[in-house]
Amino acid sequence: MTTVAGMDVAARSPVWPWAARLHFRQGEAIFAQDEAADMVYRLVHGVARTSHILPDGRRQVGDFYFEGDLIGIEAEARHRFSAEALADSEVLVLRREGSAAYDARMVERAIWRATTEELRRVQAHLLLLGRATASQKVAGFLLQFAERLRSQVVVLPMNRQDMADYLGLTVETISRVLSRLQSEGLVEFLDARRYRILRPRRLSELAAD
Amino acid sequence: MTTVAGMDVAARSPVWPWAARLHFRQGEAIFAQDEAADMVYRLVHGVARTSHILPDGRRQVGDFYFEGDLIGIEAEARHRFSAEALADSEVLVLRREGSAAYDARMVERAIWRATTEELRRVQAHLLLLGRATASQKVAGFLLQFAERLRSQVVVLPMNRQDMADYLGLTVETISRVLSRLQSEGLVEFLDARRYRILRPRRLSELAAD
DNA sequence: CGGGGCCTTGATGCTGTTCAAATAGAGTGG
DNA sequence: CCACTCTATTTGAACAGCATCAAGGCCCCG
Repeated sequence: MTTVAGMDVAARSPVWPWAARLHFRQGEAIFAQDEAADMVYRLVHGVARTSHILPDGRRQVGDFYFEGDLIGIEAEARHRFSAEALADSEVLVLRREGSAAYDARMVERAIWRATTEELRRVQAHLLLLGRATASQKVAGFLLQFAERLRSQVVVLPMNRQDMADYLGLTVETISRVLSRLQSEGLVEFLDARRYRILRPRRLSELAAD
Repeated sequence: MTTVAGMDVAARSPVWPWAARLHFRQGEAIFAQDEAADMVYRLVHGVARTSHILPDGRRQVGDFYFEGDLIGIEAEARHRFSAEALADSEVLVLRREGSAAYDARMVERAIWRATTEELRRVQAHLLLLGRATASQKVAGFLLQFAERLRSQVVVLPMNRQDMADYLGLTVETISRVLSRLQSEGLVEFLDARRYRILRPRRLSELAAD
């Protein structure tokens, strides 16, 4: 599904003009699991997902990333998660350290901010996964996304399989829960990817959060 | 269960001599959920656990901490997790920033190291929680602890309820899985808290890791 | 010796998975 | 624009694994 990336180092970024800018098509891998983690990737435009393949073949989705996010921040020498583009994306590639760039300190600070943000989000994800029921997980997921993309209609960048692997459930369960939430009038789905929250309060209670 | 801590600022630490040293008895709270997160806590001696109470009353255990670990590293202004002493413990309390101490930079670096370590461990925890079956979770847990406390006989500092809340299971399931692992000869329990891994390879396969 | 945690074991029910099939949607070429 | 194909999503039915409820055992400590 994810193919090797086309390495067209071309345009220049207004933020870090010296950084290499890469383009990834939908489904392409930005970096691989177990690859050396000496680079970080700034998502200039597009959407991405990180995931980890377990030895038994199952997949745990780590997180979803949007414009401006730094991807590939990890605590070890090698990437525990891989990253893939969920839509056509532009990415700035930055060397983590040892860069001779004049604004190396700025990069350092950006990495520090991104690390704490990453920690915050992994903790939130952990609490979602720890939830008791599938409904709690899905409700929490919908709320979390609505908050991140403040707008009336929320557009999901990922498919049901990604949601399932993010929440530790199956696509069938996701689908069933969404159908039930809709029939109960808590949310409304315009199509599989676009939804609107009709009763934030009750959805929040359901999420137990 | 957890009582308020006795605030006996007394002894001096060889590492950060200017830091306040507190003593906590087993079960006492080191800091509370939603408390301002302007301090970090260095565990000089003892064992501690962080946990988060969900609105529905359930509890998610965050992590377990040992001598030398920094506790209370979080990305937000308030603690998402509380911390409790699992055994009588000594703790150095450090102000996160704005400290006028002569080695403020050293503290900063320690916090940076602890943050990346925290991220690494939360990610590992996430992958454990994402595991499919109870056996995979418990096997992973036993391996993780054995690795952390390299020794023949591993002594667990927590009870079954803590394990259950860490893994998102019930005490009964924990107990059943442990019994089965033992009857299959993968591990041996000397008593409820002390175990030895008899077949690391097969336990590792079971954990799918 | 008795009380109270903590842990283990048993029986039953429910939730989510698995397997299977139908439906909807997107993309392609006529 | 329509027919066709391929994939994603939804829905259904049966099953499995974990939770729940309940009881009994173990161990520490008074």
